[in-house]
Amino acid sequence: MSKIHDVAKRANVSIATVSRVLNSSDHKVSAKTAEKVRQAVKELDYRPNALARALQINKSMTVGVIIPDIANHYYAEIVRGIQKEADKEGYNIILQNTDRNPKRIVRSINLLREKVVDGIIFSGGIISGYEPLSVLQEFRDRVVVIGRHDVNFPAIMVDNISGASQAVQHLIDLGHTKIGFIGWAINSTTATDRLSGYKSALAQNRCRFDKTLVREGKLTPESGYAEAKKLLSGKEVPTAIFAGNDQMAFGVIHAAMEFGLKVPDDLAVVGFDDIPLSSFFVPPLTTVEIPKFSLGTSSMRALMNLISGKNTSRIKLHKTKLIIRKSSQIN
Amino acid sequence: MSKIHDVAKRANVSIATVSRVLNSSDHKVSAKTAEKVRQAVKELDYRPNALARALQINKSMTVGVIIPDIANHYYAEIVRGIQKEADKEGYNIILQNTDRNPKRIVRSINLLREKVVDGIIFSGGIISGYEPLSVLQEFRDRVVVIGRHDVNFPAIMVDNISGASQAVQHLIDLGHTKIGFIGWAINSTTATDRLSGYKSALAQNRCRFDKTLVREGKLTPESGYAEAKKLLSGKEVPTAIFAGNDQMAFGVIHAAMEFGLKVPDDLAVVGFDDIPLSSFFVPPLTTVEIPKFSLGTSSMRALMNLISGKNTSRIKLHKTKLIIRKSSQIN
DNA sequence: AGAAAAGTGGTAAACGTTTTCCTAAAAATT
DNA sequence: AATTTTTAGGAAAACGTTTACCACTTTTCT
Repeated sequence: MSKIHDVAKRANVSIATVSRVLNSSDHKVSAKTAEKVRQAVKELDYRPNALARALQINKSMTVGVIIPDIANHYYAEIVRGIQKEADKEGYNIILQNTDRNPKRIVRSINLLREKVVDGIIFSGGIISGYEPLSVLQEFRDRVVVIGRHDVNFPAIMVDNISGASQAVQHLIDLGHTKIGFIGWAINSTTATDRLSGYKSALAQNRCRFDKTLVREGKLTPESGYAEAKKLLSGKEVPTAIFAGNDQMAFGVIHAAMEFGLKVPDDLAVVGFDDIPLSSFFVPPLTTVEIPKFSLGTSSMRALMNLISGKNTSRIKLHKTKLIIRKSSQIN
Repeated sequence: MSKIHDVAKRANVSIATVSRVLNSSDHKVSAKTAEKVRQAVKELDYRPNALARALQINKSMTVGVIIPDIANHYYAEIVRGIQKEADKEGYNIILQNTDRNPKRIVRSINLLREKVVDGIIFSGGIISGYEPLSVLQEFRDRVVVIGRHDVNFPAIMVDNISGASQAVQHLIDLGHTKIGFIGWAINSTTATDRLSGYKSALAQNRCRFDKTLVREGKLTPESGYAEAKKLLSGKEVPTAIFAGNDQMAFGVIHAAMEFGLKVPDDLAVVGFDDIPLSSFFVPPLTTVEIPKFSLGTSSMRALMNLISGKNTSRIKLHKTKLIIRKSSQIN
């Protein structure tokens, strides 16, 4: 691994000159010397040591990305978006999986601090307590958060309220009045927003809100299955169920089959997220698509703006899109 | 952000002493001074600058991970495994998504070279041409490859042959003799290995190999659907189909429904991979589970061995596991 | 008691860059 | 032709660590 010194020696110039050529500094160097240097660089296949560079200029061209679970398609897509955008400007990303474990979140942040990242994108889901956040504070103006606005950082948000509202409106348009909703943990803003959207669509159409039609589960097919069974064996049986995410929706469909109900004829089902298999489920699932990739690019762009001192808008809201498939609509 | 100098000043010692306390070096420092230092560190919330450290000791505690697509569950799980293992020893990972684009692979490697990573885990899928590999050569003894052994690096492999063979054996045990196979690109070792496993199981049971029952598609539900339709409308209609991966298997089930065939009664279907939704598909899919997470931990462990000079076995083969669900077995 | 060894601390030289000064030559101005 | 300005290059000081080397005490050994 050759160093700038080697290049300098080979080109018969000082290391300062080499550096200047490579960084196209405003300190001029003659075309001839520049060429000599470039030649030497090529011959030695020289690559500057980014560590030394980062140490000197106090900029590592690296950002940290903190997420709960990379195996979750939602976060994976976000990371993909971040990558794509980071790539454009030569940034690299250091990934941190936290499994939603507060201790690991703190650890991650501290690690990133040591590694001297230029900024952090945080998409941690629920943060219980405030320790992680206070640690984040040290990064102040170099943090972007995805999915929460209850915190003093620029935030990239999903319009869950209108997304859910759209979905329910769709069911109402199809003639449904008894629409079930399966949500999850009420300490998640995402969950409460989707519930709000559900309620608001009902209200706007003067449908009665029946709280026995609302259940709280977990974000898994198993849970969707279990909660759907409860709804379907309740007193008021819904003709449509809006599940808090696609995984739950799959569970709902499963339960429907067990009850001998055909989807969508006897029970319409709508999910949320549009995970990859939704389109190929049997029946294909009507769902609300989240622009995950855009959340990624958008957050990275916001972070880069922050880093370079440009100010970004406090909150950027991303719209969702209703994708109508067979699980809600008869033929 | 306080530096080692600040700590030294506060504790009334030299920076050398601070460093020695923090790195528990073999150069001793008295318990009393050590305590002074630790106190100062705590008071200032000092964190050593990993960049400066890396530059000095020539070890960045960072490894590069090159994969085609983080949004693919297979790779996401691998990354999760890598993370988990890396975390144990304080390593961080820099992620590189290549979209299987050779140019980006080269770019990624060079970038990692600049960032002075301690090693690289490469799981690139098919590499067309050799440029990327030759660039990798520079890392010589600090590279681990996942999923290919045709290259001179330590490799973490999946036993696709026996995995496929197990799956087909299972179908044979159920009484099937006309078993279709949908594979994909023959320039992928994974694809050819699964085909080999298919053939070998047939041979072991003295079943005739009928090449009209073998088709080549792509790794998507759409393709599985299309190829299954061809198989089901062929001259020899299979009573079971072994799809090269789960996504294709979903397509196969879809096609079966369109042909009015019940799964598994009229057509047994087996996939490969065990992606998250396979268990909750309707019907739940019999499939061959790949220990993706283990591939990750295993590769990271191998890499860390390599880095620390221990030698690793050239190839580590991971066994798969047949998971029997409803899509193959009539209760 | 004297010498050797062990314990404890500091100074300064690395690690590989970028960048601030300087300086010398060349070009432009008077 | 003398002066100023511009251009082009080098020397050396940073960036924040680790560690080799040195020096002074204290302990241990003969």
